[in-house]
Amino acid sequence: MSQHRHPGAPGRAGAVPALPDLPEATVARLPEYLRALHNLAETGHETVSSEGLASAAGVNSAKLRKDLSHLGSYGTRGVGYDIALLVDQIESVLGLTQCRSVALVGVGNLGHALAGYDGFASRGFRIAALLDADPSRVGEEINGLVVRHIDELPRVAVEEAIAIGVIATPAPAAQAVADQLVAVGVTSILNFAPCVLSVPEGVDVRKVDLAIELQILSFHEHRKASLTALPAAGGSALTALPGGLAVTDTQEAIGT
Amino acid sequence: MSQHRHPGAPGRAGAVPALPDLPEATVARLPEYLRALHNLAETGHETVSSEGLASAAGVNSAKLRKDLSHLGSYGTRGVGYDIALLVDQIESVLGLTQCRSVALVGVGNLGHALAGYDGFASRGFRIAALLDADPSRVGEEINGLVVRHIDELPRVAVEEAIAIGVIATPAPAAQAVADQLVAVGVTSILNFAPCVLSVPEGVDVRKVDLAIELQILSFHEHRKASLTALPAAGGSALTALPGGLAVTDTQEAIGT
DNA sequence: AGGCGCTTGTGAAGACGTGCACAAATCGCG
DNA sequence: CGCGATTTGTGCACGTCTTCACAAGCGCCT
Ligand SMILES: NC(=O)c1ccc[n+]([C@@H]2O[C@H](COP(=O)([O-])OP(=O)(O)OC[C@H]3O[C@@H](n4cnc5c(N)ncnc54)[C@H](O)[C@@H]3O)[C@@H](O)[C@H]2O)c1
Ligand SMILES: NC(=O)c1ccc[n+]([C@@H]2O[C@H](COP(=O)([O-])OP(=O)(O)OC[C@H]3O[C@@H](n4cnc5c(N)ncnc54)[C@H](O)[C@@H]3O)[C@@H](O)[C@H]2O)c1
Repeated sequence: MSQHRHPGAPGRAGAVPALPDLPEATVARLPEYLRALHNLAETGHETVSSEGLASAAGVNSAKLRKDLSHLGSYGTRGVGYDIALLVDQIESVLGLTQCRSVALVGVGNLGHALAGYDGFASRGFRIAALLDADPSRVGEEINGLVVRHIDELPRVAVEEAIAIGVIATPAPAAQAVADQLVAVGVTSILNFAPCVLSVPEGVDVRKVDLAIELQILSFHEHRKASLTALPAAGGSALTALPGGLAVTDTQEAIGT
Repeated sequence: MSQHRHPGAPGRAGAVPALPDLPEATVARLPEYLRALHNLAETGHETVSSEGLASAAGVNSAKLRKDLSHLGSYGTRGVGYDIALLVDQIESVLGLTQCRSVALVGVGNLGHALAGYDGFASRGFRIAALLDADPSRVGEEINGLVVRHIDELPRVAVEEAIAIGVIATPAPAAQAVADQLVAVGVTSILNFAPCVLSVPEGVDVRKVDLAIELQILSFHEHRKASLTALPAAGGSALTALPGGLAVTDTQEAIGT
C-alpha cells in the first residue's frame, strides 16, 4: 500500500539506519509471533526453538526462521531464540515501544464492545477518545472515558496525539468519518464498516468485515458438501489421514 | 486447505457440476464484489463494467476480470456484466443460496455486539444459537434469542442444523470450545480469541484479531515516521503525486 | 451491411511467498 | 580439545498471485 520506488532505481545506496523493508506477509505474522512469545514467557520459558515458536504461532518453522532472519540474526544456533530479546526486537520493529493513541469513532453496538475491551492496552495501544455523532450518546461514560462529539475531533486529535483511527459507524457514514480523520492528520485507519474507503496516498486502511469471513467459510463448507456428495469423483484421497491434526491459516493473505 | 486433485489427472472429463476449484485469493475477494454489486443494484444500475465494479470494490480491473473469468463467462464484451446475473452466480459459488445457521459461543462483551448485529441476516446467515458457560448468563434474551448453556451444544447443533461456529470466549477457553464444536460436526469456525486453534483436517478456521490489525498499522506508522525523519534518503519520490487518490487494500495476506 | 468504439477474457511475464534441504554455527560433554 | 547433537540462517526451486497488454467479441450508428 502506498508503494512507490521507481522500478529501475537502485533501492538505496547510502545504508542509513537500515529501513528493514520487510515483506508484507512477514509483517502480518510478526504480531502472531509476539503473542506466542508472550505466552511462552509467562509460562517460564527463556528460550525457544524455531520449531517450538512456529507451532505456537501456527506456522511452518522454515517460514518463521525466514521471517525472523529479516530482522537480523537474533537466534543462537544449537539453542534457539532468547525470548526476551526477540520480544524487544519485534516490538521495536513494529513500533510498539511507544504506546499509540487510538480514537474510536462510532460508539454503537460494536463500538461499546471495543471500548470495553482490555486487550488493546496490553498490546501497546490506548483508546484515548470515543467519538460519536449522536447527541444522545455524547457524555456517556464507558470504561472511564467520556463520549465526545465528532465535531470535537480536531481538538481531541491534537490533545491526545491520536495516531490511529478506528471506524465503527454504519457504512454510509464511514467515508465521511475517514475524511475527517485524514483531515486531522491520522494516517492509519481500521475500518469495521462494510465498505471501501478512498484515502490519499500515504494513509493506510485495514478492514475487518465479519460477513466476508463468514462467506469465505461458507464457500469452503459448500465445496466440502459438494465433494462428499460425489464420492466417486476424487478417488480415495478424502479418507486418507483421518486423524491428522492441522492448523488452517487465515486471511493472509491472506492475508489474506 | 485439504487440497487434493492428482497433479497429472485430467481435470474432469464428464462435465459434472463443474467444481470450480477457485484460487483462494479469488474466493477472498468474491464477497467484496458481491457487496459492491448489491450497492450498485440498489442505486438502479443494471450492468457494470469491470472498471466500474473494480473501483467499487477497491481492486485492479484486470484482477477483477480474471477473478470473474474463473466462474465462467458472464460478461458481455462492449457492455459489461449483468448485475443481477452476476449476483446470482457469485452467491451460488459461495454457497449462499441456502441460509446457513451460526452458533455463537461466548456471549460477553463482544458476543453481545455480534448477537445484536443485523448485518449477518442480510448476507445469508442466521444466528441460530447463543451459548455460554456462565450460568448467570444462561436464560438472558438477546434480540429474540435465549442464551443456552454450552452443555446443550450437542442438542442445539442438531435441532438448528448448525453449519458455522463463532468463538467469542476468552482465549484460554477457545480451544476447548473449538473441540466441542468439532465434536458435534461443525467444520467451519470463526475465531475471535487471540490464539491458534488445533483442529482436525477438513475443518476450516478463520481468525479475526483486532490487536494484530492495530499492530500492523503501527508498523506502517512507524515506518512512515522513520521516512519523514530522513527526508534526504529517498530523494523526491515521496512528494510525487501529492493529490492522487488511492484505495489501500487489506489482509491479504490474506490473504491474506 | 460494414465499420468503429468499447469491453471482456486471457497469454505471458514478473513479483511475491513458501518450503525443502543443507551448510554453518554453537553448545555440552567426554 | 575435539566431537557429535542440535538448531539457525539461507540458497534454490516451485507454486501462487498480480499486472500488463492485446486479440476477440459485441453493440451501435451510419
Ligand atoms: N455489531 C456488530 O457486531 C458488527 C459486526 C460487524 C460489523 N459491524 C459494522 O460496524 C459498524 C457499526 O456497527 P454497530 O452495530 O455498532 O452499529 P450501531 O448503529 O449500533 O452504531 C453506530 C454508531 O455510529 C454513530 N455514528 C453514525 N454516524 C456517525 C458519524 N458520522 N460520526 C460519528 N458517529 C456516527 C451512531 O450514532 C452510532 O452510535 C457498522 O458498519 C456495522 O456494519 C458491526
Ligand atoms: N470485546 C472486544 O471488543 C474484543 C475485541 C477483540 C477481541 N476480543 C476477544 O474476543 C473474546 C471475547 O471478548 P469479550 O470482551 O467478549 O470477553 P468477555 O469476558 O466479556 O466474554 C467472554 C464470554 O465467554 C464466556 N465463556 C467463557 N468460557 C466459556 C466456555 N468454555 N464456553 C462458553 N462460554 C464461555 C464467558 O462466560 C463470557 O460470557 C476474547 O478472546 C477477546 O480477546 C474481544
